[in-house]
Amino acid sequence: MQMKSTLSLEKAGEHMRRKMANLRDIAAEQMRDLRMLTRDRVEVGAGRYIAKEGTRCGVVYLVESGWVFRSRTMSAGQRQIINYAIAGDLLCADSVMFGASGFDLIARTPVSLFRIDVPTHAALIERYRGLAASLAWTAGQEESVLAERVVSLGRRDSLQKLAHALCELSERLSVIGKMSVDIIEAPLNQEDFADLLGISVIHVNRTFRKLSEENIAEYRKGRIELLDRKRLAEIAVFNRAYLHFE
Amino acid sequence: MQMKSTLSLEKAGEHMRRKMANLRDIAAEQMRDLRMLTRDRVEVGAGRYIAKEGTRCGVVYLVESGWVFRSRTMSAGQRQIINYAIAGDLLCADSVMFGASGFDLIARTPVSLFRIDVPTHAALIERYRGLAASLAWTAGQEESVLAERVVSLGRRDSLQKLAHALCELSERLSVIGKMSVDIIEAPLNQEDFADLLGISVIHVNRTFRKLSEENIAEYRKGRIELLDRKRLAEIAVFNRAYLHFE
DNA sequence: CGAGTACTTGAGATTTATCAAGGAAGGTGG
DNA sequence: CCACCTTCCTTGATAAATCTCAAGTACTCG
Repeated sequence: MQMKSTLSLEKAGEHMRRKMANLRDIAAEQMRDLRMLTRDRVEVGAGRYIAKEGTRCGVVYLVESGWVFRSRTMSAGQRQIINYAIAGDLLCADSVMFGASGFDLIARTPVSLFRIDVPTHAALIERYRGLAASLAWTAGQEESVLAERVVSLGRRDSLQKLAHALCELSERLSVIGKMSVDIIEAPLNQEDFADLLGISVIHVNRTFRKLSEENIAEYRKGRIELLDRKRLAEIAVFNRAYLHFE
Repeated sequence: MQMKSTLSLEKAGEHMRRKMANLRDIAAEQMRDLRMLTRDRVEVGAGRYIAKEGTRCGVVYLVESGWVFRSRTMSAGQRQIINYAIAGDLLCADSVMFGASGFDLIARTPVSLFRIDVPTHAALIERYRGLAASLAWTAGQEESVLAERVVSLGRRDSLQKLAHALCELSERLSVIGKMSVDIIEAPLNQEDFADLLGISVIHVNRTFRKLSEENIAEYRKGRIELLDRKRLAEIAVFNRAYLHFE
């Protein structure tokens, strides 16, 4: 690996660690493991698959930059986005345990990844405790995020769903220093929001309009301005605890 | 602990291991850790809270018998069931990582639990690798189940949702030997199904009627007879891979 | 027998989806 | 620089799914 890559790995690792505030004690170990096991950097073009549903995977990636969707496409063609990954997130964290991915991983933008060659689970626990801890943290946090997503999809109406998603985006981008004041810069078009929230594109549009009519948030081509975060959080009944940041 | 408890722990541990087929190599270690760390057995009455949203928890439970719901109750009173736990499932597996539970854990029936005093994460990895592996497996599997739940809630209609839930119930009960041929015996009334599927009670009722009109499944007070599993699985487009059994 | 719980059914309201069409923005080749 | 194309956003009208309200029924338990 060249210098430039190494520096970027440090940065991605830093993003990762900033989320995992409650793992501070093994941060150094974690970083050492990352350096040890990171083989190469992978660039993936926008729209390309990183993993396909049902495919064996057996590798973990650390996102350096770009956006990745984990999604399922139904036989009738509808898509459900399960989660999105951004800088500092791990992909396929569960492949250590299960080998195969149950869902598609698709690059939404050009993506830069560090490939981490994870050894067997036993070796991982024995020799790479820092990474083992990160993987466990990631699995736990992702589970928590998905639980909140289940609540959203099951029991919030479209306005609350959208408001909640915007609050979450804002928090997750903040942690990696990608939140310019009150502007969410995300490569999500309205169709992406539809597939994340489990509603139709047209309804996403109308819901955004509702937010904009009330001067709460404004959608402009993958750039969302939050005009009134307080009301947004009220609508969503947002409680950031489930993200387990800090 | 008395003999009776010990025997029951063996049985619960066996249920647990049967799910984790891909962890066979550390099964013995896992069982030893369980015996080591299991302090006492806790009985919880139907309807009682095992953990409350936002409460510190810091303890893991292994379910010996009974049904537990992980759920969230919204300010307007609606409830969303995120997942259910049955014999052999671990509760609060993520509390090792995060300490606090983000959701309510409520006993749906009288429940018998083994309390497992989990040491710090570091000690866990160092000295109790079997349990560490189980916890990692559980976190990963739960994540996978929740991802599938997100898909259901987001992109399946009520008939598909119900069919999918019935297929999942059948699989999960089978693994712990609780599936009499084609009869799902579960303490779920129609309101529970509503809160699991994110729809209204009345609509659950109508959806069950639809299944019954077509001789696919029959609901009778917490006892569901599967008359045509093939068609049920077709409706749900069910693929058991996400459960990661065997 | 009465009370409570859960299930069932109908009717009308609401939310959300679908269909159809038009408009803005950005890129490309001429 | 313009004409054209594509992608995405926007809007209206209508349809479908689902919810809510209201009421009635079955069953269980004391």
